[in-house]
Amino acid sequence: MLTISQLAATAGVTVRTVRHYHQVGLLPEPERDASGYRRYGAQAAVDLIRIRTLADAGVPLARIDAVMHAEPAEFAAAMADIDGELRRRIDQLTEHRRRIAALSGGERLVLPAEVVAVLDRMRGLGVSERTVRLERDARILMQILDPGSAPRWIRDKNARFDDPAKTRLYLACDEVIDCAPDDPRVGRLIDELDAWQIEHEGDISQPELKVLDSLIAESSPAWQRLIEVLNHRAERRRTAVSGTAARRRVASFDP
Amino acid sequence: MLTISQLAATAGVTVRTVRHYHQVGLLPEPERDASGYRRYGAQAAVDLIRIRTLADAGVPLARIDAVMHAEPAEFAAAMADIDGELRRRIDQLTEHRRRIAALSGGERLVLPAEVVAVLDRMRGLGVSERTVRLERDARILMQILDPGSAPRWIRDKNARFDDPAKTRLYLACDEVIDCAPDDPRVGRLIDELDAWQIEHEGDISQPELKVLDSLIAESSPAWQRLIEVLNHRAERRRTAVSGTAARRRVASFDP
DNA sequence: GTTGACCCTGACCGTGCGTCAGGGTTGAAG
DNA sequence: CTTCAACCCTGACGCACGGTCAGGGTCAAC
Repeated sequence: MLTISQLAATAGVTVRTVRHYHQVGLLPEPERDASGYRRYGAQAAVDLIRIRTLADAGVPLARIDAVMHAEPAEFAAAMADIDGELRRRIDQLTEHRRRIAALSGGERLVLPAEVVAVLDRMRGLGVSERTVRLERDARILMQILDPGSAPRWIRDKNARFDDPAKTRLYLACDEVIDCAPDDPRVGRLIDELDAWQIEHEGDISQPELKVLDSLIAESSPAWQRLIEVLNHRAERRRTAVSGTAARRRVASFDP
Repeated sequence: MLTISQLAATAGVTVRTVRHYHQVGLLPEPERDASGYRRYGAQAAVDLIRIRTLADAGVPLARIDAVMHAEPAEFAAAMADIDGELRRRIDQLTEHRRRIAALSGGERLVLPAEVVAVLDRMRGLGVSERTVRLERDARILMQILDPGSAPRWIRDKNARFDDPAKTRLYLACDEVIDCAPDDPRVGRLIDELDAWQIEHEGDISQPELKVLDSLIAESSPAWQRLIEVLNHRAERRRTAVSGTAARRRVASFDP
């Protein structure tokens, strides 16, 4: 007769594993001796080895019992099924590896290389890291909300930074990021931007902008005021012309 | 502001997943509104998307926080590490598939094809399925206890079944498997076997036989008696000659 | 008698959520 | 004003396969 540790050693598993198989009913509980110890016969060793043979091949414990007592035909079917599952799992892990490999650099984490290049250009122009991060996060969001928007964004950004006047405005915005909303510099900047916006009315006004406005507002109270005032003025200009159809931007993303 | 289901939809995950990330501290808990609902800003959406990007690439949740805030150098190291883990896992599953493929037929489950061939020969000779199973289980055990023993077993078995007299004895043993131990047929068989054994004294007597004896005894009381009596007689013959050195077989495997 | 090696049961841990239970909130429709 | 669907909340169990205590008996040898 074998003790549990002898049995376990015979099959090359741990004592815990044997007890686990008892618990899930895979291996029947043997007789106990006078002191309550489990005592195993040779048949138990055979059973355990057969169980391990299947388990080592990746058969889930829950299916081992059925598989062991199956007729050859269903046995083969079960094996094919399990093999299919293993293959799917491998494919999935392979896909994971592919993605891991693609995630080499930092911002490359989520964004295509061309977008990262623009962000780096901004850094080179002296834009604060904080604002660069904000632009990055905005891109991350837009990639989800409107995956086709990247090329246009890249074009627009590059065009802006090719133009010294616009670049100056952008950097000015960057500088007031930490100002209080009522700082006079913010007021002056609003006027400048408003003048610029009048020239470019209608360029961009998709509903997704709501989320971006929100993102910007979250990161700087000064910018929040800036956006609010600009939207308000723009709306007044629009209602003065069309009457309706323009309530959206302002009511947009408020709590 | 976004509700939890809107946030989840934005990132393409379930509500449960978002709450799980809160629970494990991967995503900070947002503010609550008057009725206790979570309210998310756009930054949360960005964070969640970044988390999912890593999770979808197979980065364990427990490591995502560290990976996201790592410097490029450690980031690369972590990724390499994770990739190695994925590769190991894939190798393991591939090994599982290999074994699954090897487990085509029933008894092939554990035994080499040559052994299965002998078992099939026994079936062809009219040996009961029960005895064939017993032989199979004995082989399974021996494969663990003495992996090199298969060729000899195959040779011995085939030699036995090539000899009609020995085959007859074997089949006779098979027939009494379900007899009571005191059945007269068992007694007669014992005499026959004893006579045969005298001719072949010393052929086999390794210690591993203990386990096999035990396996046999477990499966049939008649065989148990058969083995006991034969061992007893053999021992008497041996002590009559050598005096000591033979207590082993009998005391062997009793509880 | 004491020491070290075994044995017992019971229970928690980790992975990444799915799912159920039991109960509040909201917003639109009747 | 009620009702109904569709949300929201917390808390807890489940899964696969054991690892790893905790707390306490037993056996064999010295």
